[in-house]
Amino acid sequence: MARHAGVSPVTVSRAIRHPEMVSEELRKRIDDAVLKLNYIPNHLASALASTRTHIVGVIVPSLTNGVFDDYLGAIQDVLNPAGIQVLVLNVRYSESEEEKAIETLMGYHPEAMIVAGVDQTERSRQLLRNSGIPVVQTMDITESPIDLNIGLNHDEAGAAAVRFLHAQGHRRIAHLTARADPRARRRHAGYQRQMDAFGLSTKGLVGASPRPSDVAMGGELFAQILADVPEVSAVFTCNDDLALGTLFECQRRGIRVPEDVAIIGFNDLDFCTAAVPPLTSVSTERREMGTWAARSILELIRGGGKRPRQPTVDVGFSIKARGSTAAIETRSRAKRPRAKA
Amino acid sequence: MARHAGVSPVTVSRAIRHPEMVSEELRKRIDDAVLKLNYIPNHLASALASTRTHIVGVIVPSLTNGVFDDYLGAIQDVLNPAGIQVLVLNVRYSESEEEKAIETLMGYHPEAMIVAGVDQTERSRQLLRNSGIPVVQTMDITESPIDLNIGLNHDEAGAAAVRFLHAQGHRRIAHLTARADPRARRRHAGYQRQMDAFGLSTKGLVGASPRPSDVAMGGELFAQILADVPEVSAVFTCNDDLALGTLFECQRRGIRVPEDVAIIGFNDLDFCTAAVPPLTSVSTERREMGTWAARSILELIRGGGKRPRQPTVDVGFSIKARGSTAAIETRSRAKRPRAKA
DNA sequence: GGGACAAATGAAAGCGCTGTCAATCGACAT
DNA sequence: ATGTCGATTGACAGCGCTTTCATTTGTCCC
Repeated sequence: MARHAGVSPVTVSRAIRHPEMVSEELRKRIDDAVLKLNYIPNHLASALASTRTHIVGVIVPSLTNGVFDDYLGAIQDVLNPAGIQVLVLNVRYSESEEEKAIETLMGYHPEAMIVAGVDQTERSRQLLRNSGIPVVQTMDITESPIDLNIGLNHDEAGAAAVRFLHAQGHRRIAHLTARADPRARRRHAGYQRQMDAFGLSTKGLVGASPRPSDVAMGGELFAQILADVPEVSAVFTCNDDLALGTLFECQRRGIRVPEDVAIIGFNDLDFCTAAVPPLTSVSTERREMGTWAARSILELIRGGGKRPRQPTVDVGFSIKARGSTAAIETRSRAKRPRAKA
Repeated sequence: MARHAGVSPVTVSRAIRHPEMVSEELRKRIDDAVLKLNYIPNHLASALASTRTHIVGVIVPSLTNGVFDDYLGAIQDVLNPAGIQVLVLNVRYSESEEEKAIETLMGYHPEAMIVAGVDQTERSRQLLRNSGIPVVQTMDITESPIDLNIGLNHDEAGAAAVRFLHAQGHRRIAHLTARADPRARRRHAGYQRQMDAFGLSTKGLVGASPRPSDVAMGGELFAQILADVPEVSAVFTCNDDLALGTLFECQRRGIRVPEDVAIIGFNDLDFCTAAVPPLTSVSTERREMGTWAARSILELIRGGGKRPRQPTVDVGFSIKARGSTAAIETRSRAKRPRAKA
């Protein structure tokens, strides 16, 4: 490449990385050669020599559900224009895969890491801390972040969902949960805590599955609840897929939503507004978390080490009340039509 | 690291890459030091020196929809155990982003590339070809693959959906399509071709939007069709999200599915079986395409260059007939109940 | 016992690039 | 004319690892 343009390798490097340092004539000659030869600098060599990899590692627990889509998009939208490449590894909700992924990523010497959740294994935390690079934990909040932390209180969100339903008059409130990742477990704990605080029993009202959640599972879990506690009047699901499945199960059985059973999901994915009735859901600030994480990293990388004033941010959540929940009408409760199954 | 274990750097390298070449004693000492120091080899240096990066680049047009999930999962399941790291770049259905992504990935010197679709720009194709590494194009099929190709005929799939509905007695068959990526366009073309072949007009029966599809859009597009052609009796959508949105729109208006309107989606995502009624959909072999692509690459990398006998594979598709479609009953057609909107 | 050989380790070189510093050149001021 | 300065360019070294080849040591055999 350098030979083809009749200049030294250093000049090629400069023409590409710092064009203003090279005379117009040479820059032109080099640009031509680049195009002609389809030259693409070897990122490995460049990173090795400069000790700047322009890589940020991101670990997500899943790609299946729409949740991590906005989040990843937001991260890319901030980092890519800054010339930073995002390496995404999907660890499928597995702690051991996460450890491996962190090790792998560290081998690429990223300039920062963004991980989902705050429940890394001890070894994972150690690797992250030892790396000396900025680490952002997202999606959840903790008292003892590795470094930076933005998220929301899932326990509180679970409790809030229960309070929301309780305020509408519901007492038999079920909870459906699948593949209990730590955040879903916290939402479950919040549900349980609030039910306890209200003096309400949850016996037979919790449906859980170890399998990854999907829409069909929502129906299955709700069917189990119905078998145990036919009087169930509201369902809080740990995500929107299960909520949709529950809605379908109700349709299948001729159970009216929200008159007979109220449904509230979690995440507020796009299909919530489109459903019939539209699904009430606990909405989370996924884009904001991604954006904040990426921006903080950019500041740290550029600013050279001064931490933002606030290492932990609670973005909160909000309940989007829609047609799948409504204040209970006591009279209509008795004569609920129950289809055969 | 080498110093800490009291050996030379070469020996450390060997203890990690080719443990059998190092005596048990030294191996032990090095392993200890690795653990103690949390040593992780610098992948950049390793790749640069060995000219083996153990990277395979994968380009996907989207992560939003569930489609690329199984596909990516399948690729990882084959490649990761073989010690190969998969770098995934999401190009959001943009040709220019795809070009950039290919350039970026080439800078990492992957040992192979897997790209979705067969419609790369000329520059993209050139980059891929010049790279000299195996390239697999997936999801679609072409007469002139860059290298290897596995996919299905989308034009044929679109036509098959129309034939399926036609055989059930439908004549006014609508098509909904969003963000027309090349494959969706081919499905649309197949729809049009088959409608023409049947001598059926598609006037007012095609709903298209340039925005990325989501469930809500399915409802909106279908509403437009209804306004134009109230007699529409069946809808073929370019993906399952739009199908679900159409189903919801029908529910909202009191239109019975499949009695008044039949719906057939595309991809056969998991929620199709859970919906009420379950959605008929054209099912595609996403896992198989990923697996085949990954396996072929593994053979080429290991086997050292001999191409598999068959460079192009058509995995076909199949129509999963479910409750959202049914043979038309002519008598019920007339008195369809039409809600206000 | 000496030579042939295998096993284990290290020394040297280099992967393709970039940071640093030195060299060159013309412009400009004195 | 001489020295000074800024703008360009190149030489050199080295990033952390691996490949290749040489060296050392121990083993075996006639």
